Amino acid sequence: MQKIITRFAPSPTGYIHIGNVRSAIYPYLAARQTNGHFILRIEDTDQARYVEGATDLIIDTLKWLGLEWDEGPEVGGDNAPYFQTERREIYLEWAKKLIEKGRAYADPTDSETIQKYRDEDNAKKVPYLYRNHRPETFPEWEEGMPIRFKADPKPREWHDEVMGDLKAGPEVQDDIVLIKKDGLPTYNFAHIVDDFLMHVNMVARGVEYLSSTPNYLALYEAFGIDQPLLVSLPHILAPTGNKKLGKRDGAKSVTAYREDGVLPEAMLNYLACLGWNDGTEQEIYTKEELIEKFSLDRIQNSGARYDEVKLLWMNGQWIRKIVDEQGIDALYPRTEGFWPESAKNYEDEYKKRVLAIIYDRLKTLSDLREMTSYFFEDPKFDIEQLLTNKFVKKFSESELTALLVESISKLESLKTWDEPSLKDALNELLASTGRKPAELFSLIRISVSFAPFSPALDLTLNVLGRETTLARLNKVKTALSLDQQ
RNA sequence: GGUCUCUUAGUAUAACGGUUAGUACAACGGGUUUUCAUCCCGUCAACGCGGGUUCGACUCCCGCAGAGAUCACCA
Repeated sequence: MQKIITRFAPSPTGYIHIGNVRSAIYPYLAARQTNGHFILRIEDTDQARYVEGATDLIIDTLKWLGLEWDEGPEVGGDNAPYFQTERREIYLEWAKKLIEKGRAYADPTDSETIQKYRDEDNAKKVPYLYRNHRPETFPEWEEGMPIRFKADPKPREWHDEVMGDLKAGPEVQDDIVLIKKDGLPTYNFAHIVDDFLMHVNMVARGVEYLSSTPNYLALYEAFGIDQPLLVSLPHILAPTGNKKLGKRDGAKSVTAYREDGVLPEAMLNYLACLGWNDGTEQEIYTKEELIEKFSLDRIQNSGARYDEVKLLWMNGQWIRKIVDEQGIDALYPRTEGFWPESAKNYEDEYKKRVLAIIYDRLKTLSDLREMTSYFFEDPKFDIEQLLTNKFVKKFSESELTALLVESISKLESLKTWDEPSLKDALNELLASTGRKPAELFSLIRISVSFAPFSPALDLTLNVLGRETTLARLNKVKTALSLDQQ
């Protein structure tokens, strides 16, 4: 298979969000699959939109997702530099080559005149094309003057790896600006030059570039260079409406999900499979499996709606997958920073025991904060919560007290405090009290946790320990006894 | 408006002329000694519309409709 040399070429205008990270993931997978090259190039030619620190955000996001690059910032490479502003001489040189060939020209027209052309055409209801207003003669280029391509409008056909065979007429091909007044290149020009010099043979980007493609084809032709494989990626749609997901829709940065306790494996899995599948019914893929099974021609050619619920489901799957395959010790280090404040003085071993009984109900790691607090601090004592429980409320307070007394006495008598003993003890209590599990267990469970839910009772009591369990049960018993007096 | 693209359940998708249109998330119901979750079982739910071609069309062709993209010295 041909080695894919491709790139992710973001503009440093802000964070990477769910809606635009696909154009990093799919090229990455294609490059890795073919033992090719994945390049990170920073397209910072728009000085007005440049955001300080955005490059670091981009780098951070790629690293978190595990999309390592072979060339680019931090790692360097044979085709450095990888910031376009550091390559401005190269673009100028290449633009001048086109001027020499008669395929580009320095344009002296000022912006007011250009606007006048546009207004006139709009008034006449004819499509505005700058080439219809192309100056008769061109001046020598000098600094501060834009350079425009001299279009060669004609019917063009090409193949897109996702969209299939496409064609466009001459009416969309124009004298596009190659070098701006500020001496920096436009995206339209810079990416052509860079991709060629960096030996890129596959270009993946959003579908919004589809209508510019004929102009790019004209540039490849003018330079006499081979066009790369073209890959148009449909948009990811916002949860509501039909617009592509963007920051205006509140699209969170990819790394914001890291703080929410989403695993990068789950994020990569979800995003890769949003608009792509391998034709089987597999849902959970490791990065390695994605690399192996990825194929451009199975990318969906319509937009896909972002569904955070499914992402969270997938994250839960991944949390369980890690524990099932590698054990709790593999998950535990990932939980740092997600525990309740009160857990900070507890030993790792204790927190691991908590994690081991709670992990299968986590959707995100940050659920730990809400779900485990009663393992680290006494829960807020709320007798009403106990008395209004749908099973507990069937009993009078004296009945409850009696049940608690019997339970406490049974648990106190245990020689060993471990899971099997607790399980036996609880079963014996069911038999001796004649109560249903729902009734007895709800009473004990709520008394020790005051939480809306908890793991199985024997597991919970085992981790809480004898002392804590009995203390909390006694506290409830006392409260109920006082009530009755 | 011109040009281009897209269209299977609420969502993501499978199907590459012949299936009771499959799967997953969500929703709803049930099961696994309480709860929440996991896991298991089940229910609901889709081929945008209209013409062709064909013995037969989600699949091929042509219209239409709807949606999206683009028409910058932004990328």
